[in-house]
Amino acid sequence: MLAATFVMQPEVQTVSYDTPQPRNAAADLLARRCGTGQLRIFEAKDHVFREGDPVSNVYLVEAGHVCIYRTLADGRRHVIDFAYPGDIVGLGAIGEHANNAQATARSRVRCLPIAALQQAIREDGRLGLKLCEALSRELIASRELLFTVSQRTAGERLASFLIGLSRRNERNGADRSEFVLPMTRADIADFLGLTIETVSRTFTKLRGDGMIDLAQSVLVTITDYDGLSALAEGRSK
Amino acid sequence: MLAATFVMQPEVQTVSYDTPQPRNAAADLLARRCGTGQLRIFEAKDHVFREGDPVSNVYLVEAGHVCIYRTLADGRRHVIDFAYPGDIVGLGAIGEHANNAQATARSRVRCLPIAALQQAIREDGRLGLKLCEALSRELIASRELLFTVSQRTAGERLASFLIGLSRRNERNGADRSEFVLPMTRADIADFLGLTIETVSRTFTKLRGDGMIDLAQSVLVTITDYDGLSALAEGRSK
DNA sequence: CGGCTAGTTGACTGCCCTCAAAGACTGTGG
DNA sequence: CCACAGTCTTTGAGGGCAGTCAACTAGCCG
Repeated sequence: MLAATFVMQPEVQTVSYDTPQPRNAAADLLARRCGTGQLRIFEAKDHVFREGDPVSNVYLVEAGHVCIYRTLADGRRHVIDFAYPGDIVGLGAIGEHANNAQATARSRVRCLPIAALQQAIREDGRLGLKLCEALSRELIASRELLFTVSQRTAGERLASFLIGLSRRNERNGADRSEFVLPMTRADIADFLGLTIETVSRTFTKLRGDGMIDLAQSVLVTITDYDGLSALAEGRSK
Repeated sequence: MLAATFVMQPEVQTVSYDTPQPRNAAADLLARRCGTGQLRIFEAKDHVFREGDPVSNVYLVEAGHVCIYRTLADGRRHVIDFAYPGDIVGLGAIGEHANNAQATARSRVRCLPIAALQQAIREDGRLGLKLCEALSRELIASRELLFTVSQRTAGERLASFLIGLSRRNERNGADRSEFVLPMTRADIADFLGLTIETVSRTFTKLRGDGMIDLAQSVLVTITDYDGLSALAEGRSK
């Protein structure tokens, strides 16, 4: 029995060494094979699903943002991933969910029945292959983050995170140098393996170094893309 | 195009919250579908494959130990995983390998042609599903390690690592409290996101605390399993 | 014996965590 | 409109864990 709950993304999300990827063929194929599915709206802080919930659907994020996390025995929280429009959430979980999926903002989500998905995989080997590929990308992203978190400083981690968001925006045709953070400092901290205070201090430091500007705490303007990029990839210092 | 090189394991390897899993159904199925394959022997430090090598085979480790790692622009090394007998290495890579696979000791490896694997997946959706499940477990392990590395102290990380090895041994019918480390301190350090010195110091500290004994640097005897286990799972202190 | 590699130990530094308090923003009720 | 509470964020002071640099030990093989 599987217990993973992961996000299948159009592209590798976690920065640094990612290369442009084609749009999510697996997601497209999935949507076609499984029908259109039911649309649901989640308000900020609503949970799409929780740990222990039986797996009934796979969720395609159409608008908004979803934070995938799990909580530990001691109450600590580990943010596994953020899902953006176009991402699929909850795939890979058979039986019950091991993670929580919580909207960080008002989100529109399409629900695809899991039974239909499984049947489709059994019937069409190509779909299975596509899902394997999507999973592989997810695994690469996870290992990329693993390296980032285990080897890099707070500044490099945050730079890496911001450059990742920037690239995602750019691929979606939005501004690469100005965007709104769809998550809190706590979310970022739990994602990057830092504390809220360190995240905040590091934002301040990046601003002081002229890398970014912060008109509001959630509005990031990258003022030195090359510098930030170099920091993210460990090319600076 | 995929670039992942991952290890498909019989069970979740990375400690702490893993539960016993059945033997690797995917690996069995794979071996049956793809024929027996060619046997090769790798001496210690030999590479099974390197970054950039074209993907021609998937490798089933029959004896010995293989270290999966990648090197970074600045020369640093990131150990992604260790493969043990029964594990499959190199699956998920289509095109060329993104990682290196190096035998840490004399190893016997069975080579399964990748073309046969892909064909088998296309023909048999169940195999694709099995591989998805294996990938999901791999992803869970990766995220488990991510949490361990991002949130835990050196002592907890090493305890977690040792308990993982211990459980693996136990599942294979070997002694759970005494085993030989098949990798160097450097390998462990690059896996856990620590330095060689810290790994060494932490071994010394665990010995001082009566958790383990080290007759030789590679021979670990767990003298306080419950204590070490508690440390690994963050239940101590 | 000398050279090489792997591992251990020590001294020191520094990054990030912890604890604490104050500021910024939002929504609610008077 | 303001007061207030609650949440999120920022900033400060201090301490601890792990990294860095360096020296030494232990095997192993020529």
